[in-house]
Amino acid sequence: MALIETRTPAESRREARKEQRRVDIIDAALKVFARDGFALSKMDSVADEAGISKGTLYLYFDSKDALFEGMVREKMLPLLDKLQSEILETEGELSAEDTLRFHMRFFYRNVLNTDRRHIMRLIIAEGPNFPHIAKFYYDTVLSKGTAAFKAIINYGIERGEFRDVSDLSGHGLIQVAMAGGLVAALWKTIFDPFEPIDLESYCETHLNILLGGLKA
Amino acid sequence: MALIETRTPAESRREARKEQRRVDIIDAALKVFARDGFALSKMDSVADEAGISKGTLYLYFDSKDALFEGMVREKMLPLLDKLQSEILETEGELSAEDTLRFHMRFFYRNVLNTDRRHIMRLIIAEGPNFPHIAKFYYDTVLSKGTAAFKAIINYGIERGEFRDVSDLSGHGLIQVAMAGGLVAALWKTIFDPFEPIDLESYCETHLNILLGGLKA
DNA sequence: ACTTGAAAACTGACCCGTCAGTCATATTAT
DNA sequence: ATAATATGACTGACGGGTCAGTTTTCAAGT
Repeated sequence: MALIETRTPAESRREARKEQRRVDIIDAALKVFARDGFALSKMDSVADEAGISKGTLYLYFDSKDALFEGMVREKMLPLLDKLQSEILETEGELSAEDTLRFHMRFFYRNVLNTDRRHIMRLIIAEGPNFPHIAKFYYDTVLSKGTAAFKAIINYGIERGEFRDVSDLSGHGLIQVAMAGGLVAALWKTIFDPFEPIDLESYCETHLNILLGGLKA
Repeated sequence: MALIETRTPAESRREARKEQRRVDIIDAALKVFARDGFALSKMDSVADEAGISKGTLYLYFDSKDALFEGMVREKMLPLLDKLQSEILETEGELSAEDTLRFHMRFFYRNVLNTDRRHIMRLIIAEGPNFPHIAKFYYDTVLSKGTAAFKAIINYGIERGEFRDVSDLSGHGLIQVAMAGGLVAALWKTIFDPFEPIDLESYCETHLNILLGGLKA
């Protein structure tokens, strides 16, 4: 603490503290919302988990809704940046098959095998009650994910690696291709106690079947 | 009403009325729960929708939880019977591919393209809060569905129609195979306003990719 | 360095609308 | 007549949101 204090001249200590609080609250919110679901989560629980009082919580977020929305935003945006940069790094070097494998594994590792997978469940659970969050999620996460997958598949078709499935593109091709991942996340959260799955080998199964269905 | 009243001797009118009430309540419950989600649904809304008072509702179901559980049971069990009988009818006549197509289309037609698809979303949304309902759903619906699909795939492997994917069986094969359908239902409920899908052609895409991945 | 005082940050008891569940009373069927 | 059904006003717990009061931070004055 003593070493890294000369950040910015004047107002900075307060600012840094404030920023840290924000992060703490977001983390607490994800934890509580993931555990209890939106409706059953109490603002008191989030405050406790973040180590602050309820009053302070309301200094950072105007309402429970705003907290939920803010949590989704701040947990998802960094991931998209990371995805974008990893895509740039590997551009043009790999076959379509390897590119697909690479992205699929990235998705499983950074979303499904993380706390973030609970966000997906929450969107599904609360989506109809929060149309603007569903829209936000679609715009920032899903549409970009589907666009990336579509690009890979088209690349594979161009190279002759994949058979020509372009006429399925507007009829659920991408949703079908990604579906395995979504179901893995949901299964892990809900049905794992009854029939556990191992995400690592599940991912390979998904790739196996999907590539089998795509390859020329 | 006047025509079909000579059912059973004495107490029967009351009994029939009671049974009809039960059905009305279940239908109302599905409608309201599907629209508002479990937590935001009010018992008053269900009562209104069923055309009875709240007090009467409590003569049929002890609590909101019991109503939810009862609704899931009574909406799902008839479907399973229907599935069972349709399976018996077509036994041994078809190739594995045709059997898979047949069952997939049954699933899309009788679950996904129906009010019942909301039940799946509700299970996902509320599963963690209702472990016994999640277990019930797994035991009565999922485990039977997965068993049926597994049987078809094994049948296809035996006949030489499908490549040998039996070592993937314990690693998510069935979940991957069915995932497209689940995602279709969720997408239709949540993201359809932003990017609509047509279930009919979506089903064909699902079959196309899945069979491509399975065939020898 | 050391007060000082005012603004910023924080607190938690309290307020108040909501809704699951109850029950005294009314209605209907036999 | 009377038992079975149905009703809806009522209760009490619960939790989102508020705010008067307390503590902390920090810059300006000495």
